[in-house]
Amino acid sequence: MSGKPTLDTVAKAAGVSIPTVSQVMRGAGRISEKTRDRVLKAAKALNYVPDQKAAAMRSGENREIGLVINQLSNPFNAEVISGVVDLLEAEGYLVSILDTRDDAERQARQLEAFIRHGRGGLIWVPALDTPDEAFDLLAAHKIPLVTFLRNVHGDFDHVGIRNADATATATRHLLELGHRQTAYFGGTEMSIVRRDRIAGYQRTLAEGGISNGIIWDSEDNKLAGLEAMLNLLRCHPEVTAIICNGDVVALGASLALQRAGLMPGKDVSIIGFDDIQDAAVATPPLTTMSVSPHKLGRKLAKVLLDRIRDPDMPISISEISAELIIRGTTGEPRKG
Amino acid sequence: MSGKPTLDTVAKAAGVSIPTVSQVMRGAGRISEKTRDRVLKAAKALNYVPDQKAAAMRSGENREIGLVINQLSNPFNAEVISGVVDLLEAEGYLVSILDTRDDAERQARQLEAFIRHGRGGLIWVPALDTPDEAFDLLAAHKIPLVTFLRNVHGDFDHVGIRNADATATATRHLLELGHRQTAYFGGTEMSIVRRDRIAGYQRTLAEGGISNGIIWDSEDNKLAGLEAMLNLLRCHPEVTAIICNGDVVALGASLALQRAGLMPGKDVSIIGFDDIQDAAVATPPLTTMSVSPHKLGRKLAKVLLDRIRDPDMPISISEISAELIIRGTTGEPRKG
DNA sequence: GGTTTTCCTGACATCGTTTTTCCCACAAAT
DNA sequence: ATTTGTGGGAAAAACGATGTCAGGAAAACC
Repeated sequence: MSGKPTLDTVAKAAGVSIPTVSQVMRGAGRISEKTRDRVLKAAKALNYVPDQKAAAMRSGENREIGLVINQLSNPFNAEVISGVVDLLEAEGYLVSILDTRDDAERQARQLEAFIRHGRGGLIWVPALDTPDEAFDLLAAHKIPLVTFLRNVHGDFDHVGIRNADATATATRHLLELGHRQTAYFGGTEMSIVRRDRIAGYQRTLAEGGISNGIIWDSEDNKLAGLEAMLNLLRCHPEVTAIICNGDVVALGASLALQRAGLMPGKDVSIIGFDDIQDAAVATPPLTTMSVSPHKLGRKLAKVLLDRIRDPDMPISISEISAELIIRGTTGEPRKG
Repeated sequence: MSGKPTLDTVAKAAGVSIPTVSQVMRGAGRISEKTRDRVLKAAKALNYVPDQKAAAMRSGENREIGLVINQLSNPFNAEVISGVVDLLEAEGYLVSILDTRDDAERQARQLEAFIRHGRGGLIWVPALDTPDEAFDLLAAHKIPLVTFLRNVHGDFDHVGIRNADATATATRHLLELGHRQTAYFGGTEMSIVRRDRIAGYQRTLAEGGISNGIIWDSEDNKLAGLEAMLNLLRCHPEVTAIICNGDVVALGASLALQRAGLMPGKDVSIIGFDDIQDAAVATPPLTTMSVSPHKLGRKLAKVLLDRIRDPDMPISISEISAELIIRGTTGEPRKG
């Protein structure tokens, strides 16, 4: 009646000692069939639920893991998350998600709270401008940690995308179609991811004997992509193809072309990145670099579990390849 | 060196007693400037972070709140979340997000874990087919709770949208334009939200002397919306306007029209719901019912905080109005 | 000088678990 | 009958904080 039932309440009701109840609840130790039944019945009758905070405090184990991500509203991330959650929840973990919105200060507060609450593991896309102290703090507290997408530090497990190879593939596709005037489109900050992608782009251009690759910034949403593309068209009307930092800006760029009376895939070719659901549905459907988000998610979960189970394992770096999906926004360059 | 620093570690390092350190860390009690400095310096040097699990256990207060939502990948939800988080984090709470994907079983597991971990509050969009036991469980554990969007139970604080009024407004707009053959488009299950919206739609049709409103199902994503619309066109070519259950399916429907060689806003009018970012950017831009997601988020946070502070408060039900944003997908019905 | 503040210590008790140790009874073995 | 073993359970000590209460030393007041 008064207050939550605890081990003590159940123990008294079942006429046994506290440790006995504890053992029954966990299915540990040696307990006779008879008392087990009695305890379970009492627990059910009292509506007893164990207090994980107390358990975690005593045992030092915490089956809550955090997923700290830079942009919750990105559909690609949402799909990765569902992959992570599927696997970890099956193993009895509770996964809770935090959104930093790429704000290093907010992230710092969240990570500190995370540590205070003593979570058992972390999957993390470090925000832009994440200071080294953030990594030091996590390392000092020995939190099992996998970084995702942005391998900005190097001393931790990591799961990411083979970014340079992906944009190299994309660039090669454009070169083979005959494009000579191209741009890398999207992103603003020089994150590791964008740097690698641009590197792959430029390396491949160079291999093709081309030296005039343009880099064109845009915030990572559709509206910004649209406006940035209109600007690009004004400033560099000679460009016949762009490789985008993500599908969202790519779709914005595609809209911009159509608004300017141009045809994506005919007048200007576009290659996206991520293969979000909208990419296939858009008009025209978007050619893009595809990585399976669900696969990424499962890999992330597996790496984290391994790290939790054996903290002394050597560091694992996994990079997943992206695949070129040719749809309707790439074609031969326009004549003239 | 060995193990995490605790109050004891810090106390010894600073040459003071444990209660003193505790008071300094919490900013409570009367502590002289001098010893406060000494303690803080020692804490910093040792990289001390208080253990919230222990604190929560002792004090009975837990400043972690959970946000259990039915579809993380929906951009509207993502924006609501950011509103909630902004306000609650400012108050020192840690907000962690769980995604049920509208799966009542997954939700049951998550809620149970939630209770075991003794979270301090919950903002909840109940999954479809949520059984009453889920509510009973939360009530039994006296968890401060605000339901969101789906007011399926009635005995808890709630923040939602004036759904029936919104679709009534939308329907009136179509009637005024002269439409007589309309459909309610999108959604599959008869959730409270959809039921209310359909009720507003049908009531307004009836007021206009029209009785042949069609209800047309679709899963809640763009691709499904596209296909459902193609089917609708086949089965009911007489329809000249649709009111959608959400912008995502509305945009899918808009695509379908264009793919069928029809012009949204000329041949068939479309009204969406949510006013997500894509709505304004789409071609043609989507007429839609808009509610400010950030405002919803802040309201949610406020209601929850009030409930936490005074558990005996009378139940609060807030419904926020949606506003009709007229863009390019509505117009007079086609002739013939 | 005495009296009041101000600041701090020490020694518990408490939250609800887990874990280790220890004990008892009963059975099997000597 | 004494030893040895063993299954089943209890008692007590943690875990890391918060809170309380009695008291004491130093500084501040008149």
